[in-house]
Amino acid sequence: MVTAATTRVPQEERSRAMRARLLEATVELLVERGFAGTSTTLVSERAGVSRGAQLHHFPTKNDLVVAAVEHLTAVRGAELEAAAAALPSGGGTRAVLTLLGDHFTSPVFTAALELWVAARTDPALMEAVAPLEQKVGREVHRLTVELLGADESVPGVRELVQATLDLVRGLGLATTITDDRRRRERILDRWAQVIDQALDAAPGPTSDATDARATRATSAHATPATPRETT
Amino acid sequence: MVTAATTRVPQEERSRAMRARLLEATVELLVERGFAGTSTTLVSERAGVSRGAQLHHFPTKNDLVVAAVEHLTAVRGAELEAAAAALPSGGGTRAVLTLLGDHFTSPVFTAALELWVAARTDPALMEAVAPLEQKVGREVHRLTVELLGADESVPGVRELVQATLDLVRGLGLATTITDDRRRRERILDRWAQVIDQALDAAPGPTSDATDARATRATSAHATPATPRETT
DNA sequence: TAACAAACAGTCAACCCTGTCTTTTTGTGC
DNA sequence: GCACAAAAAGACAGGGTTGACTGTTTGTTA
Repeated sequence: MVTAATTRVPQEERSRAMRARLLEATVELLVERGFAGTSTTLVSERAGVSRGAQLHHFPTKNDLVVAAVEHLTAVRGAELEAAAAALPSGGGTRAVLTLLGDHFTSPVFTAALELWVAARTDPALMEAVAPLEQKVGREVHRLTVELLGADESVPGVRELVQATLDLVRGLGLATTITDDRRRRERILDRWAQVIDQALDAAPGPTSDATDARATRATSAHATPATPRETT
Repeated sequence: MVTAATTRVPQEERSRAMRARLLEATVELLVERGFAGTSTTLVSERAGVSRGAQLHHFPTKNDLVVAAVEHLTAVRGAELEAAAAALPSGGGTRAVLTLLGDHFTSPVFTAALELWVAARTDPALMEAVAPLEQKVGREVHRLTVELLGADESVPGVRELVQATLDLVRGLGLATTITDDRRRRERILDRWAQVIDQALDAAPGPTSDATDARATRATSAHATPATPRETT
């Protein structure tokens, strides 16, 4: 309407740094102070951005938070991909669980948790959170299946993967209250046993797993049988 | 100090109803509006109590919330006990998981979730939440072991029970975002299989389970083998 | 260099929330 | 019936948050 086809992107490029700083500060404050404690005033102070500039980029708090949700989604995806890439090839089931456990106890998870809980009673926020969370959920699921070399065509395997993800979600939630790392490790040790046992119990044809990092057979063998003292 | 040994409990008995109304209103608002949305003003309005009366009983918001935490802990315990008592004797593993699943998706869980997340960044609140949450956690654990008829002296059994509780915690958290009951049911179906298989795999002497509602043997047999279409 | 628009800066008013204070009512003991 | 204390009621001030508003700088285009 008002802006003709004149200047569009040149200097706006520079201001992206400011937006990024604001979003980073928002996520940091979500972790440190929680959603309720993340006031726009604090965000602008933390980011070193004037209040006016902040309101120029994000006119309302909801705009800021929604952008932070998108930012956080991207960060979570990137961190997961990076962690997966750094996984020792065929590291076995336990290594995958460690990866998941680490992610679901990391600061980004904590920030996401704050957003989930806040979104529950904030329709505008929920509108932004729900679809992105589903997207991340699908990504994590896909990644887990791939890393485990699981065959979802086998009945029950899909549910087992879902259960694994819900388990680490629960562990992540528990960690925000009392951070008991040893407890987590023992549980994941045990769970790795269960998964290996269950996945190998009814194995479908694993030969057509094209790009799977590790097939069932190799990962099962590669698992060092350490968990004896788990009691 | 000030109050001599004159009148103590007589009329204070009457005011307990008011305290109860305030705590009930607090829990309701935690579910409906979240922790941040639970202002003391709203609580007094919801409870039909004047602001002055409220501040007479709970001088500060923290006092009110801490009392609500204790109230909620009692309610959770009572609900769990009631549900356990209503369980058909020897209902099997799946029935126990249903019980847990229902509890961890109930309003009391939602209210507790709000308190957990708020307590993470609120030391005063954490001081009240942490010990009570541990208490409830131990109770739930004990109850689950008893209902499953599990023998924790067997290596790995304890971790499996803990994993079960963390799983339902994760399912409860997921439910607050998207309430997908069928997904939950399928996952719990599968989990019941896993538990039965794992618990029976290394069975210790189950004969000395004195008051266990159902021993391993019976519950394993009582499980109707329905889950075929779980994919 | 002049003009124009976007980016940036900072102040201000309206709002809500908490907790203190004073006043009124209710119940209990003498 | 009276005195006293607890309970209940409501007004009020202080602090903080949000978003609107006006002014200033910077960069791009003609």
